[in-house]
Amino acid sequence: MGEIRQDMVRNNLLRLMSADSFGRLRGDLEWVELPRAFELSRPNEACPYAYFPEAGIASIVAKSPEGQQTEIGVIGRDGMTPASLVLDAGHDPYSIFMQVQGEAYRIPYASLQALIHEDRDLHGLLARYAQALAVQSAYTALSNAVHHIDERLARWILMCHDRSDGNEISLTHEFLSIMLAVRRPSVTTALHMLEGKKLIYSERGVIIVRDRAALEAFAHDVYGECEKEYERLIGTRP
Amino acid sequence: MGEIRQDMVRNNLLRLMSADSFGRLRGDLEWVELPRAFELSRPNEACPYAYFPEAGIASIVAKSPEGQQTEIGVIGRDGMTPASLVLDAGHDPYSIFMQVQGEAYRIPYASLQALIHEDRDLHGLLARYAQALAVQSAYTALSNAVHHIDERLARWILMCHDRSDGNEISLTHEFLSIMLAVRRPSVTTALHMLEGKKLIYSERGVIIVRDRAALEAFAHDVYGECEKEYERLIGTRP
DNA sequence: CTGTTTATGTCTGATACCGTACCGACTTGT
DNA sequence: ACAAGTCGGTACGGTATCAGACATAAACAG
Repeated sequence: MGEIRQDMVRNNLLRLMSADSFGRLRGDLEWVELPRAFELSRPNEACPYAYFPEAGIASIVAKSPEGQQTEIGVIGRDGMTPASLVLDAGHDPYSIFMQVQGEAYRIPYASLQALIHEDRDLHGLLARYAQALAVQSAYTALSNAVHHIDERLARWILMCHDRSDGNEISLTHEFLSIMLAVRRPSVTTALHMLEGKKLIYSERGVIIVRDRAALEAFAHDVYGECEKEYERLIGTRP
Repeated sequence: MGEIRQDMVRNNLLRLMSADSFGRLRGDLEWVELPRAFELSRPNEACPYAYFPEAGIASIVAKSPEGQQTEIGVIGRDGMTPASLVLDAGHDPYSIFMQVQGEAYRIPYASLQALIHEDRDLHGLLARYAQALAVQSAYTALSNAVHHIDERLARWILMCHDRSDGNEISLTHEFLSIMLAVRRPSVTTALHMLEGKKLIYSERGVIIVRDRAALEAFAHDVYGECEKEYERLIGTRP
């Protein structure tokens, strides 16, 4: 098997780290498929691997004691999981799982931990990513507090679109309703609203982005801040 | 002027760091008063000092382009500001300001930054605090999405109570309504509801915690998770 | 083709919360 | 003591969203 070439990977963090850093990681990286619902990390448990997604979308979900839950972050090939690795936390209270199937390079948790202790640049990059993710969850909090369902839905579609290859996003209303912590029929009506404005097209199990620019305009108050912050901290994606 | 003694400080992070770490910080620490509304950090600007509050409560607030805002984190003597310092972020998009006046030790941003680069233990402690704060904002997002105003208010009072000395918290309904991103009259009615259950007592400009245990019981689904996580990551407060 | 599952669309009534306005009560300054 | 400002209580109509149930429709499995 040939060695993994840095200029062939699609994960943004793997691309942006120095060639030296990548060189040290390379030997421990392993390619894996990530089917839908695959768990990348379980709440309050040490997780054996860190993942650098190459394709697909993962959700970070927080849960209350009574079982209410909502998504607080989205990870695609812009990031890695679990971000708490760089924060010395051991584990975190979230559930992280695949929402749109994909693939990733993974590396044993302890290996990556050891590497970042000796590589200040790499540590810095992942720390800045952790900050970008924290900002994402902060703006999710804001959005949950003040915005309407259709705007939050638009934000969510845009965030997934950013992390997808084409314009199609495969998932059900049921699933979306859990992510946004709203009723399933509310998702249906909100999608109809966006469809009525010709921003998206929606079929059984699929949402298709039809007019990205207009979608951004519609969501201008709810989408964009944390994306700007990501660019400042990490740099533009390919 | 005598040197600051570590066993006399009240800030939890300053107390919990090693004597060596504290020794290196000590020379740069400076005591300051923090009046209400004092800005500890401004959005998207480098901030000159890091603060370790000894008393009082600061809020981290995120704002949307149209000016909608909500609190995404609370900092008292359990923490420091800005937490993004340890994440190499330079600055962050939030506004951080005093909500209940107090005091703090402050240290030039660059000094602390330099110190944590050479002190792995100190870096680890502050990184874990950054994680604790991120968890706080994640649970705020959850709470904003699924809980009712009276529960969110109860959570908020508990979080402030944790960071206060007595049972009194001084602030106006107006202010609270901004923190929770609700109407001011909604705060009034929610407070009446908690008062009716004998959990608190409320006067012009003051909220008094009357029955902490019952308040926790009332807020059981909304308060507690991130507090547990703080204890795991940082350790019990004095 | 048929029955079963899964996903979506729709309805009805309830309710939590909003926007706005207004008024009284307390606080402060002169 | 009086005016001016601040803060809190209340009311009214409007609406976004909920809770739950039910009906269709597409996909799937035999």
